[in-house]
Amino acid sequence: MDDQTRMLAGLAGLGGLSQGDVGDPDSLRKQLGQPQQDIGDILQQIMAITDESLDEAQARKHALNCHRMKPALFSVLCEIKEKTVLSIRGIQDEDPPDPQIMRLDNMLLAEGVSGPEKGGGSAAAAAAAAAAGGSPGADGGIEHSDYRAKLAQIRQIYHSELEKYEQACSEFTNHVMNLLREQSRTRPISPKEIERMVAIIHRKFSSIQMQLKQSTCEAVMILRSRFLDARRKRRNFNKQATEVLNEYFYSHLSNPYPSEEAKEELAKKCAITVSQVSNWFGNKRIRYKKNIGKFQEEANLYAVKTAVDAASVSAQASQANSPATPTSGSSGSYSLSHAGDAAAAAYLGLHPSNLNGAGEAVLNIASSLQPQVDTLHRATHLTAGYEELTTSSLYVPRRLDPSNSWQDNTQPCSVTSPPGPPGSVHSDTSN
DNA sequence: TGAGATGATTCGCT
DNA sequence: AGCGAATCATCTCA
Repeated sequence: MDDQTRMLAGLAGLGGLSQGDVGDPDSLRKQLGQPQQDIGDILQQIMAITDESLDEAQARKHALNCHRMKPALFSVLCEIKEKTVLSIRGIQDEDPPDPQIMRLDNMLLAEGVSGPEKGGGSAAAAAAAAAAGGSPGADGGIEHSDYRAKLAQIRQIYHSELEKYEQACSEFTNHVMNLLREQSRTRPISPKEIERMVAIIHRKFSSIQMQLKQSTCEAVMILRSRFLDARRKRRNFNKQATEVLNEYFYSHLSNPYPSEEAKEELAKKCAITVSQVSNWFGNKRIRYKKNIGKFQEEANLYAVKTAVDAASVSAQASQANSPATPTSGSSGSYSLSHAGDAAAAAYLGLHPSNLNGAGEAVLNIASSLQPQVDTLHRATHLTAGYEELTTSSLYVPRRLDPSNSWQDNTQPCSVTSPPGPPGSVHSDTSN
């Protein structure tokens, strides 16, 4: 074996070159103009070198590095590798971006998982609500905030994992680059080859990233479907909540349109969302108007209930020696109009012409309450609070006109100010 | 199991 | 944006 062949084998062995690195040894030999040599021979040479002790190997390595033919061979090898790398790069660079990754990226961006922080993906949550057909003016209810919280959690996990992958990728790339730089002393490694290696590493890591993105998308999809399912599900409000809502409705029968503040208060009392309160009143108004007769009994019962409350308020006010100021302590709150309106509704609803299944018991209760109700009425009219009551943002008087629609009514509402003597008054519930 | 009750959604209007 | 009206979907109860 001549020096050049031995050196070639030595370089390949020491540098860890594979066929993939430098191409086919036969073609290499042809390019170097070397005679055909048995591959077994080369392998034997390699084995002989690896069998040597470290000192011997170092000495041999040194000898090879100092060989007069080394620079020439090195440059030839570099040239061959350059061509190989370029041809591979040429193919790879033309690869279009993976459409699946693009799809995943777009989706994560749309869902608010990737991209800039948008309040924990509130935009996506709103979009989800819209996609689910959320009622106009959805107020960010329980489900909405739940969705946002869960999405934020997914976002956090996604970013933390992504950061880990990027860090690992960067560390590994640096490690490989250092290794290659180190090896470039003993074997031909061009900068382009290093670039290629880096690209390979990045591709490997991006495939891991794709899996992460895919998993994240799946998680978001599952979350969204659960969120939508939850919206579809319906639970009846508990008895107490229904009572509170009905009390308000029947005590404001002349104007069952709670203001935003009143809705919020009701929502808080009933442990439901403002949207649900709006829905409830919307449904109630429609259903009440459609079948007033059916709701008469319910109206009577709630009227009595609220009248009792109102009377007790009145009694307390009397006891406090301030009968002319029944609004004290509740100014601005819906209970202000609640008291007066309820008292009026009580005796309006209990007029014998309006009585049905409620029975005489209700009438008796009403009769016993009548003096207190009348007192309350007078008080309501006498107090300066009356102005506030009827013009308050919480109370925009309307009435249910003959065409079955509540109309704006700037005059004091008929319920709080009955036009006729008791017993011959008009009643909202009689429509 | 079916009818009625009820909360939610959708659509058009103002 | 808020509302009425119609409708859907689910729950409740006999």
